[in-house]
Amino acid sequence: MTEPKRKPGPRRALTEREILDAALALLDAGGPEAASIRRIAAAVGVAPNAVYTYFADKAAVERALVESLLEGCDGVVGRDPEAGWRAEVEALALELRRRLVAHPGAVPLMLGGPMDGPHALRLGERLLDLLAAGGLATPVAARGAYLLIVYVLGAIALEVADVPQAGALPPEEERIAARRAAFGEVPAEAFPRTAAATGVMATWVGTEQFRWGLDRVLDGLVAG
Amino acid sequence: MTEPKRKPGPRRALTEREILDAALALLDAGGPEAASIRRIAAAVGVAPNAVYTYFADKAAVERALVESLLEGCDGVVGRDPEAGWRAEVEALALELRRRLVAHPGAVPLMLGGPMDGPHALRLGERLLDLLAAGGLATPVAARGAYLLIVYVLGAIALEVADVPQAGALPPEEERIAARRAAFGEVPAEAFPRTAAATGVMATWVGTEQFRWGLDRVLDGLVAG
DNA sequence: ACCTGAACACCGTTCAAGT
DNA sequence: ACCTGAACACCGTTCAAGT
Repeated sequence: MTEPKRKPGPRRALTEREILDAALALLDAGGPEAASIRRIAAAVGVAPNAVYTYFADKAAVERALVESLLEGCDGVVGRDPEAGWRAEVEALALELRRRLVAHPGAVPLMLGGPMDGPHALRLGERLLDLLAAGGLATPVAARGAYLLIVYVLGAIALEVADVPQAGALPPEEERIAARRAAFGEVPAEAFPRTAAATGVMATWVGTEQFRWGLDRVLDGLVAG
Repeated sequence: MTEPKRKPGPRRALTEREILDAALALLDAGGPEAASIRRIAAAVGVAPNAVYTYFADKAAVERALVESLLEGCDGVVGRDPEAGWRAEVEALALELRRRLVAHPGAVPLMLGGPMDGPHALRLGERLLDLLAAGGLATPVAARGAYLLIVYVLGAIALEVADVPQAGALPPEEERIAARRAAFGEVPAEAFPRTAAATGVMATWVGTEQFRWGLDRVLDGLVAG
């Protein structure tokens, strides 16, 4: 948890970073089941059990991986001094989405446990800063921040769950084509509204879709 | 997919239902890793590979399990003829939450793949009915339904991810106690707003929390 | 048609041993 | 202190064989 200091010993063949990079590469290439301890170890050139010198167990590797994806997200806040709090919240959400859709295999890991690491806390603190700057009182800001996190992570989870592929998200053209195909497969007699809705959704993908929902949530937050 | 008919043969030792019930019981008792094909088979008293007579692979078992949890959710719609569309949407969302928090282990399965089964479609169709009754035009209703699903599943996913336990969700008292403990662990110097927000959230759990967020989303939907 | 035993190619994790 | 080989108790899935 709290030992960033170097440890003595004969020699460290690896660093935590190398292990996490290998895990992420395997995750991107082959999905969650490809990121096994044994394959990570093989990728960095050690025996499987050598990984346990660096991490207590597989869950610790996954937590560290999630944390490393969160690191520096808040760098997008405060770039434009003209930007209002709402634009800043959107920038933060879009940055998080950008990072996670780049590594779809990591999304289930993020949803799999509590987000209580230092980088997650830092991200939450920035979000609360922005809501406070927007004039929201502490209780509303607290609930609002949670609501925004629910939206952002839920939207990303559904977005990556919708694409069958294991690796990286395909380009938007391909995803639109896939939705058109899904549109054709909805039985319109039994589910007329669903068929119509699928048609509407067919050309509405990715960032645009994400931003629309985020705007509705922010509308509800300032209205409530 | 579409073969509800009986199949001939010497004798069926099991039904799909028995397998799904066993899988759900194992999921509830011991979390996702307890619901292995081998343990499911042992629970229903057959050899591991006998399961493959009923389902193509483990993913098919999981899809069927998710579908079975969705079945009949829409029974809560139309009970109260006085209820407005918004109350009906809330009833539907609360029913889905009730079912999923009763089986936390199934939540990652629901987020793990596209929700395109017949019961999922039926649920989506009911939601679209309600939004149409609320006066939303088809394009807004389509996007709004998706937004609501994002919120509901995201909120449930975060709710079950926050409790470390494998089995059923503990009672609210226990969860409040856990949040108070989490409040004490946030370093207030480095993360003052997070510490304050954690204090706010400490007594605000479960249905009440879920409903507040849902109301904000609905506010944003009718405002936008 | 359905079930079984046996096997294959994997897992995460532990332990004793080497340096 | 760190790494290795070997082992343990598991996985999902396949295949040939039985009825």
